[in-house]
Amino acid sequence: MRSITQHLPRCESCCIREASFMNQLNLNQLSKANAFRSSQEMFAEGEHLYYEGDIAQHIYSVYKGWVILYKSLENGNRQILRFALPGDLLCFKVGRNKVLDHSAIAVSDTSLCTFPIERYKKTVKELPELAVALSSMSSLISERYHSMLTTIASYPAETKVAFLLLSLYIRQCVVSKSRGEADPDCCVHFPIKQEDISDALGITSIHVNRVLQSLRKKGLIECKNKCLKVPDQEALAEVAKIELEVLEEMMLGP
Amino acid sequence: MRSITQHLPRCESCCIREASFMNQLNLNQLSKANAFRSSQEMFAEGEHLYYEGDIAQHIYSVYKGWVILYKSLENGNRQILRFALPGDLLCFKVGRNKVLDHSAIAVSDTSLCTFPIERYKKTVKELPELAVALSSMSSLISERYHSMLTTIASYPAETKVAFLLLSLYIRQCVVSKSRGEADPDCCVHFPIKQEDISDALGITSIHVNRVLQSLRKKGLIECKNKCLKVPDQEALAEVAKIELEVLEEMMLGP
DNA sequence: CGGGGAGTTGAATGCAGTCAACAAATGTGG
DNA sequence: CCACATTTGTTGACTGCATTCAACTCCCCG
Repeated sequence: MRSITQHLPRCESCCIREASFMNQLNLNQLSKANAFRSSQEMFAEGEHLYYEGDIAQHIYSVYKGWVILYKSLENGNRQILRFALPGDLLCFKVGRNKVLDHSAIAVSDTSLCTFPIERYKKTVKELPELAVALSSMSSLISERYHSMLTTIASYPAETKVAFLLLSLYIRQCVVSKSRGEADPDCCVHFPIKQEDISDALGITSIHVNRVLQSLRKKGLIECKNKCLKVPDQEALAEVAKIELEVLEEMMLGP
Repeated sequence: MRSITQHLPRCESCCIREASFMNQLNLNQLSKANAFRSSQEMFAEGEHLYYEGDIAQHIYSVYKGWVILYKSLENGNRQILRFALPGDLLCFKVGRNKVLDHSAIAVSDTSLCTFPIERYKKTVKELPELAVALSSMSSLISERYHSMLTTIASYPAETKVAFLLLSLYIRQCVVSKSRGEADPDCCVHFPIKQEDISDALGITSIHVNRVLQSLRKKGLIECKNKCLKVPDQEALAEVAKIELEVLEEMMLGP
């Protein structure tokens, strides 16, 4: 992990701010919000951000890269709780008990903005909009848990895979677009393995493989070397058992 | 629904405050917090608190009764997202988009304390501890989602049922105790049906039935007329694939 | 006493898991 | 640049947990 504490880029000119918890703040509020941040941290692919049992000290906002949040199971497996993409909030745990219940690992090279938790109460007094902004992001993440829980509990494997792929695809499209990167209608960066999908959905990677092949044969997805293309989002949404508009609303940011 | 706006009981003397988001506030802060609340609302068994698609206007803190939060599925089924017991927080959705993604229904006769969302920002300025308190409760609820997601995605039906029953049992024990009700080592109030368990876990009620019988035969649970008894919590925790201490920490409150 | 909801039981079906072997892609050192 | 090792992805056969459907019982409540 490398860390920068000096000459941080200003939040006002952050290209993924729209997707982050800062998206509701105006310029005046953003300049106050800058003081809340303490550093930027860089993690290499495969490096851990923190481990289950650690004490939360910083709130993280993802600036670059994909992060996996997971819990370790007794049988050696892991359950992925969610994927954090640029704009996402991690480790927002204030209050009495700050022991983290999950680990976080960088799937691709990752940059994070860090905000010390101990500054939270003080900053909120001066900038109550920050409490609204962070709570708003928390609600969004809760709603994502709601739909993930629903999908995992109630639907067959094909629906689960379609839902996960489409969710991540939509979010990565937004990220690519706000970075001015390649045409999002084309392939987008998609750095996860079949095993990650299986760990997220609670099905075996062998079964994920079969489902992916089936989705490819139906022309619903195309994927190769860490890229994903969804030619017809409406069609995939149908398989995912969710209305595309609803999913977009939930994935676009707070 | 009946509503009271006058002569509300003070938060300072609330018997389930320890289990609620107010548990970190001192007496001075609590007197300020009183002004945040607007009313108490009563819902009869089977009555809806709100529906998917409604606009969130109040934050709710459960004072009495059990509430089910659920999403409706296209096939007419529902997915239960969580059970809200006394002390639990509902409908905490601030920020831009206030459209609710789920419905809530009272399982038993229910009383709620309501806090208008539009007062949130103002109250936080005067009482920054409130932002910490509500965020703390939100983190706790997120962690419950984490363990529920893990259980549902990764474990067989027996583990799922054991986990749900034990979680709710532990929470209801705390509630009974703080109300000074009957010996919690004995049966506790447990107002849900087998179908509720099946809707929460994503398995059929027929299978829930078979699992419950198996758990009863093993002497791990006893249940009749809306009461549950767990003679050996450690034993049930083993089946639930979770350490009892961890589960207790998560269920006891923020 | 009768009706309806909740719970119980059995038999047949099917989706996803398991195990084992192999193929392809990726990375590493000589 | 090639040889090798390791990881990731693919395929097939068999097994098993959970679903489905149908019938039935129990119990509460009017």
